[in-house]
Amino acid sequence: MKIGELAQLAQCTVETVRYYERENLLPAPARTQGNFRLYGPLHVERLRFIRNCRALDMSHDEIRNLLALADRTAEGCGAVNAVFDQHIAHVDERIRELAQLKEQLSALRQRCAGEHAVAACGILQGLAAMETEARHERHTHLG
Amino acid sequence: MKIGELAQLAQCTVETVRYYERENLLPAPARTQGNFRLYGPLHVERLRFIRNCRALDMSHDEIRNLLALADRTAEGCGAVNAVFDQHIAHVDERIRELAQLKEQLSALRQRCAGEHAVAACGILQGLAAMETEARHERHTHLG
DNA sequence: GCACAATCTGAAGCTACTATAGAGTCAAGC
DNA sequence: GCTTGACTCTATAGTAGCTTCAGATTGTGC
Repeated sequence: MKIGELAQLAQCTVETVRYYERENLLPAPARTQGNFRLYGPLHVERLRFIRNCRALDMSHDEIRNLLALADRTAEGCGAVNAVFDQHIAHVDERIRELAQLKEQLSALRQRCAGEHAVAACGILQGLAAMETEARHERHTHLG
Repeated sequence: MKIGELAQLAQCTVETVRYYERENLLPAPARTQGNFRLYGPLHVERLRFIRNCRALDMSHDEIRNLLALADRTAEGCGAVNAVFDQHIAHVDERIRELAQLKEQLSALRQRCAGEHAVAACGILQGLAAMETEARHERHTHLG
């Protein structure tokens, strides 16, 4: 099949498919005489795998890692579990961060109930007065 | 004061300060004879405001919006509240997304308890078998 | 033979910075 | 007066994961 059909089967765009090839997530396929990419069922499987990982917000590095581990059929899946556990930890941490953020935002929001002049707006005052703190390092690739 | 001092007062790097100037978040300051940027207390206040907004994960667009609203002192703060509420909605949605993600990940994780061959790994099988779904539109700028 | 869809490559754009190179400025010490 | 070192300047490229675009080719239906 050609790239358009593959993309449709994996629910992504053809640009994304070509991008994954450049990124070495998808192997370069055979070409037709006219230089069109020609894919088979294995490509569909692999691309679906990648898209599913992305739907779980894994990074390309994590996915490349998983794919390499899956290809080394001789070995056990302990390493797979490790990658997975680490990713779950990423998600967990981001959830915690956002929950804390939401508390701060809600607290600020309560400082302005009505419609007064901006000079008196509790939100703006709060934003100006907050204790500026250094940006902490990210322990997750999740935004 | 010069850029280094300003950056320290706002807990960010000098590169970030110059970047904000290019992005029209911070107004271009006066310069010394030697072409060094020269800042006053108003710049400190504004930069702190920006950094606090960023600590709350607001986008530059949201911040530009808030700054413009704060500058129009004649008007009320209804619009400020609107920007703020929308941002809280962003955070809320992202938390919901991640919570759902975590459920999926946990379910997958339970499919592989021990250390077997990768061919039998429930996680990898699950990743291959998941129903590929189209990436839904983002309603939040939060990653 | 011609229109039109699909494909090709390469490059630029997005967000919010960070990092680097190479040049210039300034204050202190000898 | 001269050097050293800290600071600053501009301009450019890199990050992640794509998306968008321009301009050229290929393939298909009539």
